[in-house]
Amino acid sequence: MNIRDLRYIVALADVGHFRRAAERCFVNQPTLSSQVRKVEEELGVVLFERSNKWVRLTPIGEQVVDKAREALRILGEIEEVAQDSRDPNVGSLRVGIIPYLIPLVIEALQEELPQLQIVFFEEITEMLLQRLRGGEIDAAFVATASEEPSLVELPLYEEPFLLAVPGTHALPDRAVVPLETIDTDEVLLLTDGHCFRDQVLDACNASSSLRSINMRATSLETVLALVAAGEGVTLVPALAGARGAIDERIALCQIDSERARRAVRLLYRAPFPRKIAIERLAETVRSCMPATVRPIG
Amino acid sequence: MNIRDLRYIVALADVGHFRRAAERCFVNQPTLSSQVRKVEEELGVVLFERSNKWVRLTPIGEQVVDKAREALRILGEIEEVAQDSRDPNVGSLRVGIIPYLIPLVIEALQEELPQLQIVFFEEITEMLLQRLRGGEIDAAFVATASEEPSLVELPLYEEPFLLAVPGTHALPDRAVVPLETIDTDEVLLLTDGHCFRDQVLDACNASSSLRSINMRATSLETVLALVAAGEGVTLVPALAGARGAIDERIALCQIDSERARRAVRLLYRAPFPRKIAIERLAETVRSCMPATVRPIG
DNA sequence: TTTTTTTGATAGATGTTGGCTATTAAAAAA
DNA sequence: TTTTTTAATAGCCAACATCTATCAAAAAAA
Repeated sequence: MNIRDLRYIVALADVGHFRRAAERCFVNQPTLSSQVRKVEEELGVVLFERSNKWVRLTPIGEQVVDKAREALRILGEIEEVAQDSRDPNVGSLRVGIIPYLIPLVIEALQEELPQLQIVFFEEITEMLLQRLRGGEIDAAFVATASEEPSLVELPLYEEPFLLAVPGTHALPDRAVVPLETIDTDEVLLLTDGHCFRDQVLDACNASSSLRSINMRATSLETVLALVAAGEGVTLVPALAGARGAIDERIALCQIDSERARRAVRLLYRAPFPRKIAIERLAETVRSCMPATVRPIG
Repeated sequence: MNIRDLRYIVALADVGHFRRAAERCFVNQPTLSSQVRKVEEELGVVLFERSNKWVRLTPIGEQVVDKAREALRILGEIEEVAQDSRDPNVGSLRVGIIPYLIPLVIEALQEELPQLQIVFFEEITEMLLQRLRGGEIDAAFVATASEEPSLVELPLYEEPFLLAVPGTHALPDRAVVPLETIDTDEVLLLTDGHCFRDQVLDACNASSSLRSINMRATSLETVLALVAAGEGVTLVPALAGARGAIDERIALCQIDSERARRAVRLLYRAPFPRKIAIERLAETVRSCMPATVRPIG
């Protein structure tokens, strides 16, 4: 049986007339005739009572045609689902994101792609990659290179690090300091697992910080509170620091080094079908970045 | 799109493997590959993420496959409907029947064709024919010739008429009387429309009965009550009279005439598909007739 | 590394089938 | 009677589904 055949028997049931039913299906009468007969043979059941005067459904034919209608309705829904998803701007996307990126990104996306339903999953890079591989999310904003050939990487922007020091510190706000002046023993860090920790260590050319050994700060806010309290210094991503949400007792200094920055990218599985939607996502994020960061790609 | 294609994408979604999905569908891998691709092209949507390692549904693919499963379930139901109806003994049949036939017929049918659900419509012949033509019923037991070429007639049996007279009457029970001894003015009849009225008049060679002019008896029971009360005589079909349900004050006489009988038939529309079921119905009725009637056909 | 295995995609041949036109058969209408 | 209207049938052809054989890529094994 064929879906076309379902349409034939439904049309014939509707109009009760072979020639007219054939017209409605855009075929000619012998085609509809033979196909209806074929369906009846396949099912081993006579669906229609035929006479020169009229064509009428048999009791069984009525049941069959009812079911056929139902099936056609569902098949129509398949078309709809496809139709909807053909425009990449509409539909939903499950997107992973590392901490401290959401507020900035979320605004721009809601403005630029209001039709795209984005469900965010905020987690550390390791977890995001795992979910991405496992198909739990469709894309992920991260600040590390993917390393995996199965994941495609769309570069977004380069974000400098700022040095956060207590107001009591010798350095004034907005000062530009060379990287070397930072005392690595003074630097407070996040716990293991956070990519930002590794990036800071990398920028400072240090393998660990004495000050963070006995500390389990899992959020940047906690670290900054410690800085404000004069417990040490730290680095913050420019976009996290530039938002005026930083304690007034903290001075933010620019760091005069090409190494003190990180590249943020959007990752997705290479075979993921909605590349256009992902690309649009990336473009939107790139275009909304403030002057403090360098858009790339 | 084809129903086969629905099976393909469901199988592929199930096993996540082209070759194994193809095996499950009894085709080879390239066939399934190309057909799945064709479906994707038709819908304008990528349903599966492919890699050498795995095949996985896309979010849209998941929706589409869910719908496909639903559609296949309904199509399976079509098969079931057909399967059920292929055996003519099972299923349901809408059968019209003139009054005073049901009790006799119903018993035999329930015994012989227990799987056949028969819905009876008891009405006068005129109404039955109308419903039969209109497709409201599938067959009808009547006691008149069909006259219409579009209706097929299966002869069942010939049923003699008995003369019902009051016990006070000169004739003893079971007597055999010649037709001519019946005083047509004494005969009580049913109202117009009942075929039995016409048959009695026909048997008596009379165009009407004086006694029934001012009477509106719509049931044989009423007429027999009048007979028992000594108001007149009447004829009853043998099968209605032979059932011991007749008032004790009434004597039933046999009539010595070939004309005092009626032929009962089963009618159905010529193009009606379930001829076998109808034929079986007729055969069952014929075989259960008592010796008082002559089976024919 | 190289080789083997496993995966899905592609190419080309072939058989099936769905579609067409032309015609037939039957019945109803003129 | 002839004409019209209906569905069924026959025969041809194009489109399509399927097959085998092979390729290309990547993972696994040697």
